[in-house]
Amino acid sequence: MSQTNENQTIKSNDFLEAYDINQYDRPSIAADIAVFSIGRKAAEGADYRKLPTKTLQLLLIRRAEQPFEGEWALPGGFMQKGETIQETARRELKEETGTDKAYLELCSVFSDSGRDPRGWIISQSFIAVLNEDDLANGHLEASGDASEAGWFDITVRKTADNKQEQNNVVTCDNDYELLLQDSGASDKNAAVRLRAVVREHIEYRDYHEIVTYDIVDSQGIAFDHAKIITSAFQRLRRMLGSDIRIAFDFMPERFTLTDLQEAVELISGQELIKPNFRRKIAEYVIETDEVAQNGGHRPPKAFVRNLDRFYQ
Amino acid sequence: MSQTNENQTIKSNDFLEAYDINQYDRPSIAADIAVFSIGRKAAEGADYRKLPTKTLQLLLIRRAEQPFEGEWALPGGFMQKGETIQETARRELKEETGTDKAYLELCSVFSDSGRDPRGWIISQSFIAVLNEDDLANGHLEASGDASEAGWFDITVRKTADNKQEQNNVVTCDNDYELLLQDSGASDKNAAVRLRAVVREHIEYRDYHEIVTYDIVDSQGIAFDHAKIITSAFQRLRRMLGSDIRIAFDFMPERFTLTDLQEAVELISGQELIKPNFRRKIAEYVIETDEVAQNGGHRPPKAFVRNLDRFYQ
DNA sequence: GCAAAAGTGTTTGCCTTACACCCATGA
DNA sequence: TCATGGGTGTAAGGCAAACACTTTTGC
Repeated sequence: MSQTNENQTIKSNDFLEAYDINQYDRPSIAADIAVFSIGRKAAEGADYRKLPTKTLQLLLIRRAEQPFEGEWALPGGFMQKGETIQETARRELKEETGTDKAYLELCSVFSDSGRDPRGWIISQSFIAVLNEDDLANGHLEASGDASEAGWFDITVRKTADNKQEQNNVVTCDNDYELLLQDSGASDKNAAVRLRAVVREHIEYRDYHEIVTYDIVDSQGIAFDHAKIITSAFQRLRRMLGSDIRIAFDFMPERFTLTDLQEAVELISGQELIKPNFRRKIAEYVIETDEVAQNGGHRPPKAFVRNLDRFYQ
Repeated sequence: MSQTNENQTIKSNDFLEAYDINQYDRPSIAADIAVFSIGRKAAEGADYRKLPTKTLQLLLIRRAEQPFEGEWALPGGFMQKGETIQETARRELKEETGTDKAYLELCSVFSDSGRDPRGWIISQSFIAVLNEDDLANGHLEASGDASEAGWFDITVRKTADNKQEQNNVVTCDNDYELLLQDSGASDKNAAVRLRAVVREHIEYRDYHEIVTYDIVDSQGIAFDHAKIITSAFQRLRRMLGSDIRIAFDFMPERFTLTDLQEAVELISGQELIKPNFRRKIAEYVIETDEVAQNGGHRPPKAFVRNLDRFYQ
């Protein structure tokens, strides 16, 4: 486990002894949720004309207990008997964000032995998406074994790209740098800044593809969560590529087309041309009479979803 | 649990008493694998010119033990300590098909309480794809609690389609009929024929989508596997829609473009126009000099994968 | 007036679609 | 010869990319 901090492991030995869940050869199941949303930041220059800058945000919880005390982790918790894993995820999401109105979908499973020093614990990872209404109606709550909750600006960048062919076996190693920057910090310098490098290993052997992820480096992020976060982000990006409708989950009931476009741009990581974007999403939206007032420029119209077209 | 057979439950009471895994509030984890491949069937008329008809096949195992003794189930088994769930799936796949060279990917998770009468058992479902070479090198093996293994022709058809809107909540109920027909049976009338109806429930509430599956009817299919099979098939179809490369996992090292096209048609359920299909996949294949001899018509060229283009 | 953002129109070119046609083979 | 599948070309239409342009606002 490359992400295990040595000091941490020694410090928490007492704790671990009391935590032997391995005697019955059955794992505990946790749901860990990558909660995404979009945050607005007033620009520094504060030109009255300019719109706030936006960022893609991820919710993290500061751990109040061993192991990884003081480090940041995905919100989540253990599955209880009588509920489905989806219900676990929804319960934890509600506990930690105050809302049960988010988009929520299973993402992946992490079951490496040794991924959790407490014992045999399997993580079912989920992707959740909150919009502004969800955020406003709920409120962040640090409950259970968490001491603090906060939104972090998230960026994922491919830093290396290695492709090899040998005996008809193609191997690709892609490194992704994950950066998480405390979003609410008023003082830029004091802001918490987490960094990890996750390696995606693709092997194409006997004409079938096998993909695995490994943590190369992880700073201040608990467990193997750097891996979980990176794979969740990759998946969100891929989802957006094959179906633009996931972008609407970031939007409240009424939204402007510029907001929607910025959401797509933040997730996909590439700028779009406005008229083209508007033609693409035209079928999914209905114009309203309402206009927003947001600065020294022409006020944008508010749009709502065209529910008829969301399902064929 | 609509799919639980009453007689079964009563018959297996003794068995269940010895199987109380619930005393420690930790679930058992199983990997259940939907193994797909393509089968050839000599046409009945046996015109020397005609190519064999092909079908999409799913591997099922006849259960030798309670519960659901005699019914058909997905190949799979329990996760053991020290392995990842992916390793469990690969191990079970190898045990039951004789090959470890298949495409294998996590599909979903089924964790309804009551889904397994033996107790709290969570199923991680996988999709596997075998090609002809994989099939030829391995061989079906009924091991462990299975008495018999067999390929079933699979068809999934939408039989109902219900969309409602009320107070800004859109609800869609889609019924899918799952048909599984014994593929190896020489006598058409004696062939095992399994049928199930699975309802997909989509709810769009508070501007976020929630999808659930329920079994309406299930004949001869063990546990909630009708649900798992249907969702795996749907996912395979969706995967193909967003990335044609999954079709290549059904192909051996050398294949004809007609074989590839038929694979795509079988999964997607719609016919394609040959020249258009060939242009679409042109970048992924390399022509060889080799030609196949397969009947009273122009012999087709063999193609191999263009590994350079499989990864960008 | 001016800068910022809202919003629309047009051209270009590519990619998909549909169809038509020729080729090669074995009995 | 002929039915069957193998294989190619081409015209039409639609969609997406790129760009240019007008509109509306607050200070």
